[in-house]
Amino acid sequence: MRLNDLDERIVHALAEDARRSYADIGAMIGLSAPAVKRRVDRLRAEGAITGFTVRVDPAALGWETEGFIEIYCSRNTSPEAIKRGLARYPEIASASTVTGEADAIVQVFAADMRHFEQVLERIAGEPYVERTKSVLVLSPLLRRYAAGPPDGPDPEPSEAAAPR
Amino acid sequence: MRLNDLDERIVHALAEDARRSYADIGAMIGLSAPAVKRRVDRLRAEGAITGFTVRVDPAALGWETEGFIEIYCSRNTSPEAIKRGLARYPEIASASTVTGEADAIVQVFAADMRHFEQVLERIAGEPYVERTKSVLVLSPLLRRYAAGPPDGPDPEPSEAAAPR
DNA sequence: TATGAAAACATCCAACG
DNA sequence: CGTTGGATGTTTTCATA
Repeated sequence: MRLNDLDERIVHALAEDARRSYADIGAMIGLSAPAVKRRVDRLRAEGAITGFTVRVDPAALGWETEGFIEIYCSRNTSPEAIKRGLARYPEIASASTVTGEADAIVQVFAADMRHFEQVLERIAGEPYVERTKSVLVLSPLLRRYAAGPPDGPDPEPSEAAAPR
Repeated sequence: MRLNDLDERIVHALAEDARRSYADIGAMIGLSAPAVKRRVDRLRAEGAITGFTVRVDPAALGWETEGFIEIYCSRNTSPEAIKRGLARYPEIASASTVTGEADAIVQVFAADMRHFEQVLERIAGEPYVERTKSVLVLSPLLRRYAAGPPDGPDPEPSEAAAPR
């Protein structure tokens, strides 16, 4: 797979505003709308672009408390098992297995401290979780691209999803 | 500002695919297309939705190495100073000040380990940084919403931004 | 292999009920 | 909030380099 300069500029234009029309993007980079669409289609087929998503202000949606939870798992817990276990939490925005002492780092958005604590306790109670260590976000400094996913649409555990 | 169930479902539908048509979203939640658009417009005006962006596979774009860097700052370093200092790094995808021992957690995407090390060393060399602690991401498990930004358009990956 | 032009189709969106 | 219809965007087809 080869990404040339035009592809990069298309991705860049979409990163700024994913709902821009192909004609607009084409005008920005000197291509016609169909040409842009063909490249976007190719980028999606190749997996370079994995989707389009909305940028939300968690606080405006009532998710005012953000934190990171490090998870320490019992041995022989596969990444897939962790993923399946965590996918049920709508409060989890991202999760990754990592090097170092912890096995995974999970980013959580909760309505408030009480809600955050509930999520933390539920995660800590998962059978494969031995212990956790968490920090709260004081203030977000930078938020740029959305990375990933390989992530199926909508785990949707329902409930607990309507703060405020 | 009040978000009801319909608004949440709209945001959810857009989080899955921000280029879905208003008619499709309307069909999902039992509303007409114009009604959906009016709500999306209102959510944008209120700041709940801050934009639309593309989801990229960093590896496909040549950014194969991801990690988190905890930053321990010298005293009396303001969050604004940290933000200004970090904003110059195109490799930083997100950064937040946090509770606990570290002052900030920074998410970094680099082309490879060598590039990651360079970024780490440059950050560690910032005048306000006393020490750092970093972990590498082994595998991303979940990637959902894009949070934020308050972040001007175009961090401009510029140079250093074309691996492969 | 990649492009632009054009046509058919779908979506958007302001005005109205 | 739903419906309408003109404007706009999308996507396929086709011809060209």
